[in-house]
Amino acid sequence: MPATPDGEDAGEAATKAAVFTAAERLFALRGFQNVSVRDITSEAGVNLASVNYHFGSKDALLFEIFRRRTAELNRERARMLHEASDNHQGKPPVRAILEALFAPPLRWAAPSLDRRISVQFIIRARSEGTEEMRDVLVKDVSHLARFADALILACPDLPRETIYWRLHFCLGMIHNNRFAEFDRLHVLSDGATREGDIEGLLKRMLDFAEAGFLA
Amino acid sequence: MPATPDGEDAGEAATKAAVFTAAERLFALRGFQNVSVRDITSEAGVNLASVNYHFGSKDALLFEIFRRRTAELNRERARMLHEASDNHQGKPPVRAILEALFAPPLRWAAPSLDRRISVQFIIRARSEGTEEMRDVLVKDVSHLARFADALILACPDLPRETIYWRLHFCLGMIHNNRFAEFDRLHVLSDGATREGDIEGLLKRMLDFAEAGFLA
DNA sequence: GTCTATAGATGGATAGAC
DNA sequence: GTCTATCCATCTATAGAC
Repeated sequence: MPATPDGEDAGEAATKAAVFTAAERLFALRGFQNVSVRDITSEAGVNLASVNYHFGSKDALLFEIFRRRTAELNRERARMLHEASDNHQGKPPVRAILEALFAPPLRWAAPSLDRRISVQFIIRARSEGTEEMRDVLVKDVSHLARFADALILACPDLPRETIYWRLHFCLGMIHNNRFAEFDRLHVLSDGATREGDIEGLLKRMLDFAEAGFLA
Repeated sequence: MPATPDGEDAGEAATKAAVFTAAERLFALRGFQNVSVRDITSEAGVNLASVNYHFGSKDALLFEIFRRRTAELNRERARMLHEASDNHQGKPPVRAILEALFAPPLRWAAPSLDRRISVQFIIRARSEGTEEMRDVLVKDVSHLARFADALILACPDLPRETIYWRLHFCLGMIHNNRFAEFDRLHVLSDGATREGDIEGLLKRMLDFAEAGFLA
């Protein structure tokens, strides 16, 4: 097969990509421990040995998906935060900062996008991830630190401790956007809450969190 | 052995209780799928067959822990909501309603209490539970409905849909109080956030959520 | 009721043919 | 690189002795 610019031939790249996509999808829908290597290779239409050949192990595959998706998410958030900073002379207001935090995962979760699978995967990683993933989540907070710094600048009258706690509350709002929780809310509200209206939900979250931050 | 009032002898009750406690603890700390029946019986100091003899299966044991703890939590929340209702002529303000929702799981999470294990167990059940547990979580919302009704009464100017979404946001704040998330926040704030001050945290959560609700 | 031994099933990983 | 066959560890559940 012809070599691609990155040195892998197209066949290899296609197989690896198929495994990656199938694994992310199954992990996001069923949970990490409820998906076997056999499930993944079967869904991807490749042979059983592919996971170990291309990724080394099931856990390494999990970790690679985790690293790629969180990097993409953090990049988009950083981009929006930077843009907000540019638009407000380096001192964006609370709402603009929170929008940079909320919008990327929410917009990815739009019903028509494949990306919604990635969001569910990331949320699951927070509670079901391997030791290695949890280690990264707990210790690699440099990305969040930029948001905390921006919020401190935007709320000069609030103690730093308060800012951190409120940021924690905002993250909780995001992490609760799992399929099962939307379903529960749908039952509770007797259908009044429509998960599909992403921009409406973003506005609701921003209204709530902004008010909480300025309390 | 002498029979106890409930018809079980003391030895049986003690073994069953030891299994229950050990299982809850291990599940809460390591996650449901990362704990084997062998781990549980070993920790409890009983023989391997005890789980199946006393509970039927590993999943049934999980479910029994889940049912007992959620029932206790919901009972305490209902009690506080009822009390708030009595204190405000049947129409408690938002803050009192939210306190009935927040305080029970938070106070149980106090560092010195064994109950903090129960709270972590319940939070884990939301994302890692079995099909049966997820079914209960999604469909049995009668307890939450009472909170929604109280909030609707307390906020006559807000559309019902808005109330439900904001209740969803509040639940997200609670569910994010996992050990790993507290650790992450601790790293991010460089030690400024002290998880141990439960009453302080409760006040912070109420300040944030109340402001969000009245926005 | 308690315990040991084991059945029975499944999963991750790999050797070796092609 | 791909694939099949298989190894080996681990797990839940249970049979049967005491």
